[in-house]
Amino acid sequence: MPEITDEIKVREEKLKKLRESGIEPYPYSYDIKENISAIVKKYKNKSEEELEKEKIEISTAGRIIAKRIMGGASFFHLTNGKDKLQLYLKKNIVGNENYKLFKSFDLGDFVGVEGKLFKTRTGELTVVVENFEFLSKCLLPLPEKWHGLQDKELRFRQRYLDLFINPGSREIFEKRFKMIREIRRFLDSRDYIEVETPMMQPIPGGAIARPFITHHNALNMDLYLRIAPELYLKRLLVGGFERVYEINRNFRNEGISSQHNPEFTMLEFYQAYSDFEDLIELTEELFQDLIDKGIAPEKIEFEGDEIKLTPPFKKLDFIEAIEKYSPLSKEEILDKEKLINHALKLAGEDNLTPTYGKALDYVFDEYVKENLVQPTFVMNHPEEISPLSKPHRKMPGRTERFELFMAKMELANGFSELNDPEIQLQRFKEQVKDREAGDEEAHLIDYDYIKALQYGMPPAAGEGIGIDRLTMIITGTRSIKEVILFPLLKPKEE
RNA sequence: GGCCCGUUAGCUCAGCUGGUAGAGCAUCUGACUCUUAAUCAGAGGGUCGCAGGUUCGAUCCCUGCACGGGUCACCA
Repeated sequence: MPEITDEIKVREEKLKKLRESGIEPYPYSYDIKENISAIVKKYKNKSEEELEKEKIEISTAGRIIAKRIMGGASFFHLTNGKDKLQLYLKKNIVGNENYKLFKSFDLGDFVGVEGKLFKTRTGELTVVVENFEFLSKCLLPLPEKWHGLQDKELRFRQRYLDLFINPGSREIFEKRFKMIREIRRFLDSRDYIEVETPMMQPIPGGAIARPFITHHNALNMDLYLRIAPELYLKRLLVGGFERVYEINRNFRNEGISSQHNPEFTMLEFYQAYSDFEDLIELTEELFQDLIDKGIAPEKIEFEGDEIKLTPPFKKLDFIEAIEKYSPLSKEEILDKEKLINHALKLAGEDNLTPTYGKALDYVFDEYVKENLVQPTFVMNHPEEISPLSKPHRKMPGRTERFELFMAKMELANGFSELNDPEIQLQRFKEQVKDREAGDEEAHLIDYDYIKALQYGMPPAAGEGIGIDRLTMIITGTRSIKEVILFPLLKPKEE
């Protein structure tokens, strides 16, 4: 509970007075004919004369966000969270008592109003209020109107305030959810169907990450919140779904940063009879589509650079990328022992599990990632870091895999799916060795998944796209907390 | 987890070498019938994040803690 300040006392007192004068401060409904955005959109370009002639009666509702009180007539602004509409209240129209009553309403209160539209001297669309009804009380004082709510901590903890006080914040989320809607439409139009797979899994698979553990009481068993839906979506390929996708949360029990939230939203999709090249093409089509639909811009600013989001994107071989941006030669990268030693020296002995996979990851992140500003597909990853990808048809030891990077972030990861159960089992076993070598994040063997593959999975390609990061890209935002409505924060003791 | 920075009125922020705090908005009272960051006159509002320490005296210096931000590490 907030500390009771004088202002809160005043507001509570006003609430009491409303009740005493027979006004229900929390009524059930109000008949709005149009919301504020609709009214503004429809009538803001009408001239003073047109409005005068047409005598447009409106009925709408919203939250009071500004008061300019004068002797016998006052102005208010009403907002629906997105747009605002000015109200003009005149003593000799609503009557003395009502005028006094309306003046006593606080910033943040909800009211419903009826009246005619007109334009003020300065040309602002305004309602002359004829009737009004109190709709809900705001008991706590609002942030300042001019600077809005600046404190990031308060913005995230009390996102509802951020959303209706700071227009930029609302715009980010509108964009996010429009983007998701368009992605669904894009995939639906390509004969995909959207599915749901378990969030609670007995064996967490499909990615390399530490899981959250939970417990089912009735079955007395531990379960893991999923780190990825991958292995379940591929079971659906076995089951005869040829094109499936899921947009949902993944959970990873790892650090929080400007690019990581413990729960984050992932799009994963799988397409039978296709390979990784097909999905690279599809990914580029998706970006083009988002640009065509006005959801993504053609370019964004990033640390003084300009990132072009229009495909085609650059392509870079994984090993050649390391060779290009690190002091290492190709031979040194491919020599497992040399690379592990190099990575260990770079990271410090205690900070890295000494496996080839970890060393590759480390070296890539260390040397390459920071150079990937423009959209770039990194391709043909080594088998050691791609346990679920199909071996490359032309490059031994490599897989048919790609990752899309931009703005120094990984945005997407896709590959031709490994559907040979024997090789898959072999890869899982190698992961177990990594786990024994100290890599806590290596995959566990999912025998049930192997069994599914033994029934036969069609050739297929699959991809995951980080929705939060994609939102960051299209809105030019640098922190993942800005694109997640309620990012995880530690509770604050009151 | 390491390092750096922040935490002062409801909100946005000042606060000098250490002498127990200010502004704007918001709130309250009064004036004002086209204002729009309305204006004008007045008023109230603070455990200076929390706990210790140094000092005659701490918002200020020191230590610890909490929360947040940045960065590095972990991590796709």
